Amino acid sequence: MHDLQLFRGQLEETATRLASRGFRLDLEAFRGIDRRRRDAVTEVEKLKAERNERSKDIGARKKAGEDTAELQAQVRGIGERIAELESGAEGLDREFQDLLKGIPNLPHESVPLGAGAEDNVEVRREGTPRPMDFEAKAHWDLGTELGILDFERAAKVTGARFAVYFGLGARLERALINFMLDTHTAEHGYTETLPPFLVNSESLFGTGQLPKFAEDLFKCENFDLWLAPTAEVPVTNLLRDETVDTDRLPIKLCAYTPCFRSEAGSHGRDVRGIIRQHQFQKVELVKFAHPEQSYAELESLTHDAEDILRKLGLPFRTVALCTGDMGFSSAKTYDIEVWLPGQNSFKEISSCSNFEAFQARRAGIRYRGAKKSEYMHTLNGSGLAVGRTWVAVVENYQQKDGSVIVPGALRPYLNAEVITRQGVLS
RNA sequence: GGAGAGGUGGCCGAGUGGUUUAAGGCGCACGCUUGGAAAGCGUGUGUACAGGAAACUGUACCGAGGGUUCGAAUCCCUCCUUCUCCGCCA
Repeated sequence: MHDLQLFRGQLEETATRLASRGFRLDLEAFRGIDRRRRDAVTEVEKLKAERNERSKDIGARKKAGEDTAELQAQVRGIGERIAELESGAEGLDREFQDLLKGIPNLPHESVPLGAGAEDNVEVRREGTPRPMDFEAKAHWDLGTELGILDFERAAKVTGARFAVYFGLGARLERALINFMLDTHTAEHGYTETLPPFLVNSESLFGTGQLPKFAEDLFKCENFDLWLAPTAEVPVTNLLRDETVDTDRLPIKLCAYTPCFRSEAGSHGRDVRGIIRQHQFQKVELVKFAHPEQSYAELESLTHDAEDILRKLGLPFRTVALCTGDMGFSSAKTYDIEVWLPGQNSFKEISSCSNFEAFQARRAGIRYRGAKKSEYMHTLNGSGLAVGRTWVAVVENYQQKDGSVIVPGALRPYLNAEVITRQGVLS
């Protein structure tokens, strides 16, 4: 959410910057409703001031033993007038707030201009794909043939876009989680956090998923609880409505959680394999930073996420998302894309964003500034999406016979050097 | 699930219908005092919105939402949450 004063003060410039990310702000409508709302509020407040004053007078007169029946009747009339006007004022205010809540964040000046993914800018590329003297298979074939991955039984138990892992397949997922958490805590200075996997509406509003993107989420019936679509939601909201001393910044947390997404609107995309599932595992990096430091923190956070791929020997590239391709709440985003030989392309495996004060303002996350408390900046990034890392390991380290070499960094966790056919249920 | 007790500013804590403009304390900031510091003394110390060039003023906020009243931190209702005991449970 935006700072109303700032927003109003630089309306034209703001509209231009929003247009660069494809959002059209209707200036006429904005000014109109803002004006009407302020007029209505002013009128109601005037009446309330009068009522307060006269009520106080009644109190004083009663104490002096006077008869105040007539005065009370007059003030009751004011009260009725207030009730009439107030509902109108509240309606206008709600309308205005809804308009404001629906406006995406402003892109940082360093974000490349563009309309869609084709305008994103590659900022670096590391690692080279392992040479293969055979045709690379996709993970869905490798996984099912190895007996470590099963889509049909998952569909029976739950439905489409779910998977079951067996044996070393399941263990590989767990190994990756532990490897990522160990690396981020021991080497990158993050504090391990295990948050709830269900979150309430207020938390989802704080990080920006609600009210606009409810259809992307799973909701519990009869409860104000939703399955978290990313650990960003529970972890960022840990500091909701709190004010933190400046010298404690930056606060760096990492968390493993399952993530649940309805994937409404992505029918037909990534239908095969585990690239796009309703449930996936993720290790998330979250930072709370001083506004002056947040862009340096974004660079290091992105580097921390890339580090997992470096250690696993997986080729990747990092792209700066253009204005038209960024998420609703983000001011700047880097996507990290890993090389997948089975698809012969790079695939997003992490998205690292600086939200500046956009989430902090919605969630009331502050630090104690020089004079008064100010909104801090929040950042987060996947470090990494575990399911997609699983895919990357399996596809990049596959051998001609269909087995998978375990990268050195994972061997202590997996207790195996190569994944061969398990054949437990198939 | 049952019974009981709570939720008040950055923190502690008073406050059961009307100068509460939320007492008092701690903390913090500034000033006085001091060779310097501490102590002491004094002043100030929330958020949001509205009005105003500004100083400043108004409105709302005492867990949340409704209600009663001329007037609600205070009375009533619903919900959330914390603690204690009991029951159930991994």
